[in-house]
Amino acid sequence: MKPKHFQVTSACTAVNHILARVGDKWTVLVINYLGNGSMRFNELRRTINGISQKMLTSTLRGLERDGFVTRTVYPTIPPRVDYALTDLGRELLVPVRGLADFAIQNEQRIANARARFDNATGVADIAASFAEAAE
Amino acid sequence: MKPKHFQVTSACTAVNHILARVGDKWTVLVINYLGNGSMRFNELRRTINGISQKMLTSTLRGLERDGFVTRTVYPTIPPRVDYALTDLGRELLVPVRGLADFAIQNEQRIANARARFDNATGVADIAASFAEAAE
DNA sequence: CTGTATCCAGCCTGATACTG
DNA sequence: CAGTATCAGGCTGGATACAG
Repeated sequence: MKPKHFQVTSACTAVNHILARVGDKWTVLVINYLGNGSMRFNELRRTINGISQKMLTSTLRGLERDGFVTRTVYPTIPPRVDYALTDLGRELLVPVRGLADFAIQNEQRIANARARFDNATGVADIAASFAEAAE
Repeated sequence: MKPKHFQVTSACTAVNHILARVGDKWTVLVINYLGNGSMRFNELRRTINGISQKMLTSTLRGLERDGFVTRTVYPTIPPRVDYALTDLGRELLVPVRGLADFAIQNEQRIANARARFDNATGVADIAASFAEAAE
C-alpha cells in the first residue's frame, strides 16, 4: 500500500476532471436522484430544493456532455424533457457513493477534529485562563 | 440497484462537505502524495508542481482542520514542518482512489462522449467564442 | 414547461512582497 | 524554510427577466 502514486500524466487530468465535476455544488445530488430513475426538469428542480434554474440547467448540460446523463425531449405542448442516467452515470454512482458513505460514517470524527482545531487555534486568547489540555 | 437515496438531512451536509473538500483543486493531490509518507512543506510544494505557496498552505490547513493530516513543527533553525496523513486521512484515500480509478478507467469514454456532444451541438458557436476570446 | 440571457456579489486562485 | 498579507482577475452561483 505504498509504492506507486498515480502517473502524473493524462491520468491526472482525468482524475482532476472527475473530481471537479463531482465536487461542484449540485452534480452529486443530481446523479444521486437520477439514480432512482429518470426525472423531468422541474421534478428535479423541486426535489433538489435550493437549486436555481440556471444551475440545474448547466449541471445537467455538463453531465450530458460527459456522457453521464441522457436528455430526452418530447415535442409536446407544453414541452417535456426527461433526464436519466446512462450506464456510465450509473457506474459513477458507485465510487461516488463510496465517498458518500465515508462522509456519513466519519461525519462525527470530522466534526470533532474541526472543533478541536478551532478550539486550539483562534480562541487561544479567550480560553487562555482555562485548561484546554484535555486530549 | 435502486433502493434508497441518502437521507436528505445532516448526511447531505457531510457528503457535501467531503465532496467540496475533495473537489477543490489541490486536496486530492496532497492527500495522494502524503499517502506515500510524511513530507515537508517545500517538498510538497516542489512535488505538486504548480501549486502556489498560499494554496498549499490553505489546503493543508483545511486538511488539518478536518483531521486528515497532522502538522508537526520542529523548532529548529531553519524551521521544519512535517505533514502526514492521520488514520482518517488514510481511510479517505480509499474512496478517493475509487473515484480516481473510475476516472482513469473511463477517461476515454468520457472524452468520446464529450467529443460527440460538442460535435452535435454548436461547434460554430464554440468556434465563434474562441475567435472572440482569441483577441 | 423548459430554457436562455443578463447582471452582480462573493469566493477561489495566483502573483507578489514581506516576516520570523 | 515556512509561512502571512495584500491585491486583482476570473469563475461560480444566484436572482431576475424574457422566450419558444
